[in-house]
Amino acid sequence: MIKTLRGFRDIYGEEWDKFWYIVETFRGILGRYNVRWIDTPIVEQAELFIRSVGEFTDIVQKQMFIFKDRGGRNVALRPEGTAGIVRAYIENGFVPPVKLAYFGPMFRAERPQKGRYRQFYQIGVEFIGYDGSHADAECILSAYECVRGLDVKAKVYINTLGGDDAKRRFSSFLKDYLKEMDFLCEDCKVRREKNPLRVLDCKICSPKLEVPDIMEFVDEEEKRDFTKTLELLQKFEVPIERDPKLVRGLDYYTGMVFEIKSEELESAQNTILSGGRYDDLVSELGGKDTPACGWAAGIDRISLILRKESKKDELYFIVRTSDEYMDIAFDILHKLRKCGKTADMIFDRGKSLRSQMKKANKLGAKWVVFVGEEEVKSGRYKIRDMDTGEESIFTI
RNA sequence: GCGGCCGUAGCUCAGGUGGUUAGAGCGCCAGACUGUGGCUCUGGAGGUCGCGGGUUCGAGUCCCGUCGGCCGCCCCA
Repeated sequence: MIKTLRGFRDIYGEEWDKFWYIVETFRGILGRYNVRWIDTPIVEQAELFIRSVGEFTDIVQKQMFIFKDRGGRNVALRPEGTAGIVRAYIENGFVPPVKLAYFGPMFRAERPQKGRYRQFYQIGVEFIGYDGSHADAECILSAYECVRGLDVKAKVYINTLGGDDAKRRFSSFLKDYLKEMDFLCEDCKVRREKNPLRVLDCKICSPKLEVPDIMEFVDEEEKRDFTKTLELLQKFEVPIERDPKLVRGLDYYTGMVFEIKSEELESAQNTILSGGRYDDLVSELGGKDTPACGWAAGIDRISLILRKESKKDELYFIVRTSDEYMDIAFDILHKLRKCGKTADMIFDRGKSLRSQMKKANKLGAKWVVFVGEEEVKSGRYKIRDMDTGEESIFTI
């Protein structure tokens, strides 16, 4: 038998309902932020992700699905959404400021685990051409409101990498500082050279280090902006906590970075949404120098913590006592739908009334409409309430 | 990439120390009930025992490999 590939899965039933409930909820809330929706390709030139996410990140080094297409070009399945959106922003000549929202599957070849699949779904927004503390606050506020819209208890963890200069200064400081440390794990020895900031969120090495707060490297103006952002969020009652060691795994972040963690999910998979500012990315990808920030939420992971409940419309199920009334039953079926009702029936020949009733019951039908000799002769149809068993007559 | 547990019917799982035609519950189909679901009873369909080797007279059971699943680590949404 042919099965799905490792880490890939089919989504159906309640899982599918929850998925779309999440998407619809986000769509409603983001609509109030005046976002524009955009869909970009799942496959892009590999170079796009290498340049934006960062050559020496784990994502590019060991998680990206990368291969040659028939023309021998290096292409990749998108491991995240921002790169493609920024590419589209530049390529289509969007005029800043613009808020671009997206939803779709992302791909990373990690070891599958609960709430982590090789094809997973993200929904996110990019605020391109937006600068300053109010933009940062709007970005985080929109993310938090979306999560709250699902009635999920969550908390925002926030940090700043400072501007470009501060990030560089802090990085080179760390590089020197870490040179002495020979107890670092193998991964961190590489990070020390390629991306020293990443050492800070290594669970093994970080606790052993006493590193100065990045705030000491941030200039006064940036410090004021960050403080202002925090104030704005507090004003709008967003639960926030500063995490000085939060640095994120994608290289393009520059200023504030944040994660939203669910309080209903323990352990490693509780980060359900994350984002930050990436002021250098647009120019890095060939556009004009443009400030920007954004976030993305993991649908699969949110689905994990969502209380399942889906209201369904009342189902009308049409049954016939004999196949000779099939056409009439079929007409009624479509009339009901025209009236806006959810209606169904089975079409197999030779099914007893009893087995049709069983089917109606199994599908959770609220109403069963009978089509039999009496009904056809009189034009008055019997309808049964499947909850109470009461039957009444109606004419069409 | 590393570690632990696990792959038997559509689903959840039984199948001491290897021994005839591989079982149960649920689900599915049909009937009991010739115009009525749920409850009950009766019958039926459905299995390459993940896959490939090996040991053996004989493997669902033992050994090796491989693929896949769950969980943790790393990392991340």
